[in-house]
Amino acid sequence: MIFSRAAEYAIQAMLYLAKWHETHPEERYLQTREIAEAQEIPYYFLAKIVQDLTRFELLTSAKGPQGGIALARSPEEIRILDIIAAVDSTQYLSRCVIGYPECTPETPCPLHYDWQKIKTQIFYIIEHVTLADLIKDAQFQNGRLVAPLTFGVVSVELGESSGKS
Amino acid sequence: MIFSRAAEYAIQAMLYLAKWHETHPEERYLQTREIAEAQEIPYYFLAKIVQDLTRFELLTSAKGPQGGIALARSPEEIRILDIIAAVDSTQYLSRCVIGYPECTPETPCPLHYDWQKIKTQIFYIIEHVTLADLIKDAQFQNGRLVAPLTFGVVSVELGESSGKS
DNA sequence: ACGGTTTATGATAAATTTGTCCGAAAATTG
DNA sequence: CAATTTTCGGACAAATTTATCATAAACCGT
Repeated sequence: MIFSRAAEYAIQAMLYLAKWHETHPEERYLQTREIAEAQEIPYYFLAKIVQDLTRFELLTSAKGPQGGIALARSPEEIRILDIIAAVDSTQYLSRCVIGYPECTPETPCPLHYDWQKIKTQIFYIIEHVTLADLIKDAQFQNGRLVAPLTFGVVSVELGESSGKS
Repeated sequence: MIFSRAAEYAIQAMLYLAKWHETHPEERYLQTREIAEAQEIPYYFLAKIVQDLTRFELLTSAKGPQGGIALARSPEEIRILDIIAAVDSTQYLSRCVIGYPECTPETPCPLHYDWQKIKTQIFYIIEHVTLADLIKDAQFQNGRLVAPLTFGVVSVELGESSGKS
């Protein structure tokens, strides 16, 4: 919707890695291939993306047997924005929503104010939400992380208990 | 940031046309070339986009001298969503923000709830805001529509009066 | 040292989006 | 009817994004 495929895959992989790290504290490296297969991401493409993430020092990598990739910092210290910045240009985040080249507070496009509220919230999220926030209470399901049905609304609609007491 | 170039150009052109229509009620058609030049949109590209818009009956067109394009409905009846739907696929509007194929209320991705608020607002805007809303009080400046500095915050910062009483 | 494993890199290909061109069709004017 | 003007349609080209591959480099266990 808003991020590039590459950024989506990057976030997916980082999430996977963070959660795996939490449940396997003894093992250092996870292999790119495993992440790609678990989340059905094209392996070669993900391998490229992983290189970017390593260059930006969000991941560390080790070649050879027992090698692979691992988070370079703790999940609390990795924000969505960090991941996007490593993979996308991020210029598009400040781009005018209808593409006016001179859309500024002094000469705002007709949608400027309406959109600014949305933009502010997007920025808030990508700047504040960390991997730690996202993996908290989430669980693997078919190789992907699924958030808990926190608000109960859905379970009521489904007529089922969420199983999380 | 979120729309394709084509969608951005489409909105720009529709805005231009709506405002022009308001100030030149006597003239029926405006030429694609004029819009393209005024807003510095690649003409041939805009011409293609205009074709889509006419196919979706947002525009009517007439060939030959004194021909051109015109809004097919009144600006009150044309929403942002209508324009986007004519040129983009709009599937991306419902796409999971991190690209999970099965991101539903039952199996939400970790960002699902945070993002849902944003999505709701985006939908609200594109479904409710019409061309009439956008051209209201906006004025042409260098061929593009500029919104009034409604809230005064900016003019205070600039140390100038907005000139709008 | 060697063979197998895994990431790193650069080249390339496919797909999509963006942008351009040209000839036709249709309408207006004279 | 002829000339001009404009949209229409298909084809094409360029740029970007997405995806794949082959080979090199690093590492490990034996």
